[in-house]
Amino acid sequence: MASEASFKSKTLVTAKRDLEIESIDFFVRMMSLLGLPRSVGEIYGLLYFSPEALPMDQVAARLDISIGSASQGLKTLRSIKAIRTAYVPGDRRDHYLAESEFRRLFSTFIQDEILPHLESAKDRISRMEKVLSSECPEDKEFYNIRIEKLKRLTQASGRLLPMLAKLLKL
Amino acid sequence: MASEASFKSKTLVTAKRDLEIESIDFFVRMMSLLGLPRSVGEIYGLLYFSPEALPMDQVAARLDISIGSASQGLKTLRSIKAIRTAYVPGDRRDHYLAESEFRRLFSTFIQDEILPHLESAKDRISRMEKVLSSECPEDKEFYNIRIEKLKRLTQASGRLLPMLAKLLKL
DNA sequence: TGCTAATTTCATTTTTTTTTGAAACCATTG
DNA sequence: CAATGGTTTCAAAAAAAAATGAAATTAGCA
Repeated sequence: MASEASFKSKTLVTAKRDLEIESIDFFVRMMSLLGLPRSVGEIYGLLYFSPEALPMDQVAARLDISIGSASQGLKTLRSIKAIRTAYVPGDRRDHYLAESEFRRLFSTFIQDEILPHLESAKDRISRMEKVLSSECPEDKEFYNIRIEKLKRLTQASGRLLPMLAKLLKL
Repeated sequence: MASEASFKSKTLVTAKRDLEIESIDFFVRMMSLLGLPRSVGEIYGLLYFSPEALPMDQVAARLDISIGSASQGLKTLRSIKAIRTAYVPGDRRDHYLAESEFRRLFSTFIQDEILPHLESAKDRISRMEKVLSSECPEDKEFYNIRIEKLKRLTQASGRLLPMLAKLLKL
């Protein structure tokens, strides 16, 4: 009886571990697509397939990373709203849960990482136009066309991306 | 007269240089958003605002980077169809022009960098489902929901991204 | 075919990014 | 309010990514 029970729980544990590993793998890749470091993907992957909220030290222990990394990574994930804290009675530690609706995650990413760049792009383009009109160099036509294209691109993205962000948030 | 002419050409040259620098700056940021190295952005930025096609050695010289970097960077840009070669009579060297329709560039990027990941994601999800059904662990409901969400995400992206890619190509 | 300019490749170096771990900092609790 | 457990910070170490430059390769020309 005892041996059968322990055998059962063994396979159960390894099954959970397998899912965890696939999940970590999955999100490490996905996050690195967004330019986020490996450890951030690992943490999110672990939390994503964890039925219970986990405290920082457990995250570090299970992933075998330093508490410094864990702290940094959780901070990053918090900042993009990819995780949230859950209150656990009788425990001082903060516990973390993955925010499973990561369409929102993309939305936050667009807002925080892409849109600011777009703004500075617009500034740069006006500087270009100023240089072009004041200095009036040869090949003006060529430069004009190029600047126009840049303008159209940024304008189009400036309209499209916020829409996309809003859509993802719903 | 001579001094006036040289003064004129001086400002003309610096105006061009200013545009070039803004352009390089612009594309360095844009490319790094796509995870491409600085040198690749520099090269594209230079070519984008160059009325004439440039050979590799000029690219390297103007940007003050090694010919190794230039070669690598041009290779990358060629592979994502961001530049093309132009034949220049009486010159052995390959000359490069920026492909100014970079909506296409994004399209190529989606096809080459994002979609392959999506494929492997689908494989990973079927592995997860297999583990879950065969091992039948506790918290099955929780895991099921998570896997479903992953599935929906990849399916949605799998439909959306190719459409987007097609749209950008037009 | 041999010569040379142009280009690619790749081992090494440099730079940048990420991780670590220990010290500083907080916040709870006895 | 001291002690302790939890968390953050940050200088230093490690790892990863990118750039260099010289040797190898390729391709055009005489």
